[in-house]
Amino acid sequence: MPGNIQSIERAATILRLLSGRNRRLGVVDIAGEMGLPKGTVHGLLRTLQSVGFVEQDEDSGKYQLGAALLHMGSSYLDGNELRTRALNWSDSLATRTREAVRIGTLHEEQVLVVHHVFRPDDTLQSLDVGSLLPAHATALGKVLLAHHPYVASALAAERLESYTPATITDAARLERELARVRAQGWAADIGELVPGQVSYAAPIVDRRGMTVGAMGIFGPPERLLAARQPRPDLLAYVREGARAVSRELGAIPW
Amino acid sequence: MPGNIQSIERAATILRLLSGRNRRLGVVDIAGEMGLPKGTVHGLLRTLQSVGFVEQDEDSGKYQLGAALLHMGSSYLDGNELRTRALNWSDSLATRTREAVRIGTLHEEQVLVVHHVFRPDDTLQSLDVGSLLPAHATALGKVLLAHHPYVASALAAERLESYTPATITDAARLERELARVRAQGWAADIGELVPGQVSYAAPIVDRRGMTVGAMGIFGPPERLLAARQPRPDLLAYVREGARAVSRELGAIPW
DNA sequence: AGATGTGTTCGACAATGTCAAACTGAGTTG
DNA sequence: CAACTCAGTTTGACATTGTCGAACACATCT
Repeated sequence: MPGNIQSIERAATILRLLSGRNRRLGVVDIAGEMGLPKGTVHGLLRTLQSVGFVEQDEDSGKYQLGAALLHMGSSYLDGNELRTRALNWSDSLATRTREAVRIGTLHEEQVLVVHHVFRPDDTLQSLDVGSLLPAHATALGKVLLAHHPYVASALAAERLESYTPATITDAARLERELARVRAQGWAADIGELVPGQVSYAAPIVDRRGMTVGAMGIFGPPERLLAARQPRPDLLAYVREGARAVSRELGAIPW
Repeated sequence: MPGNIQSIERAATILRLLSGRNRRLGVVDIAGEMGLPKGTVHGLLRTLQSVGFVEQDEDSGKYQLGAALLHMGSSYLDGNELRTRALNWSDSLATRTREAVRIGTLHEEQVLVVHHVFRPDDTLQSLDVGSLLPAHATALGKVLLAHHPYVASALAAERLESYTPATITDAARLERELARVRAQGWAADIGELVPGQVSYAAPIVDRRGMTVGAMGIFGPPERLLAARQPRPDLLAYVREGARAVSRELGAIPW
């Protein structure tokens, strides 16, 4: 592809840096990270600030993400067909299973959470729409990887980070797991990302037959497991829900 | 300020267009709107697509916002000090009042919702974090405008849009209302944005004494009004909550 | 004071992105 | 079914545009 606009790519790199680990960075930090002169970085930041994508902390002079991004993120959600079509079904899944529901899609080899329904009780829960979860350590991610072999192999080529003793870190083992997911039509994660947290998920397919997302539930093993295995009743709810959303998206009604 | 980077400003304009009314636009739509040749717009879009800020619908060829923005929006929230410090207090305000709580800040003459706690019951509610509310027709907005006279006069110079018969559309009347808000330290909106919806709010002040946000509750008049006036008990909770957050932000503990 | 660390400004240079015109392909229309 | 229209896309010459590195201003340490 000939001719991508340099300054926009650089601006995007800056925003990505600012949305990473350290959300406050100075001009020199960014310049160092990108290998650019600080004058150049300053110009980019000044423009990003004038359009509201970046804000400068008055005390420290450091830069952080700006408020305009929040509104754009929520606008993205409004236009996202997957989420819009899934709204009703995810609510009903949460009600039926009495667990929290998440819908995710693949983004840069990770799972981007596009919808989250709280577990229907009064306990405090934090919303993780917009979060990026590791694909190889979540049920949502396994479902998505299973149907995106190219992404899966790209991910497996890197080091699979370990989060708990149960995390799959071996590429070959991941490949076998994904084959099983493909065959059975659902995935489970038993404490592979967070100890004492279990999740299941099933694929959401669009009108072209592409797996465009995954929907699933997560919660503690006491409620989600029976004899160390996923509970068939809950699993059925999850699979039915995902199938319903797929139908809504125009997939062949099967 | 000499030298803002043209292509970044243009890219931001495109994103703003895509986050507006029509979330799917074609190259010619955008080019027409911006008064640029379509080749130029195409180049900008191609770059925005390669960095994930924009996606292209395969069927229609039209462009829409991209998933990267969702993650950046949520990263913005994580780094937002106002929201972080307000988390606990907003929860407790929702519990005490048994109503939904919103925290907002001023963004481009509108109220950007940075936090939202659902009303503590099981009814379905939709999250409006990231939404932009009109400032002159909400309690949050009035509180913010009252302490940002420059923004208030800029807003009043335009036409104040009417949403219900109760919306304040007269600049002079808005100014009087804001003076009262300043004097009494809180604001109310009685069906001025949505018929049958009432909201109150109080200011959140930072360590420099600047009003950086507002926190308030909203709900139906049956619960929020007594004799057509804000209920003193609920109002006191709101004001105490906002004061607590202000203290948390380092405002002089008064 | 001096030294180092910020973020910021400046102006010359040429690399960079812009523009208009030409291209492609889908969908319509006579 | 060819001609037309409208979409998105590609192209290459041109000069506008953004880049760079050095100098600046202002802190905060030593």
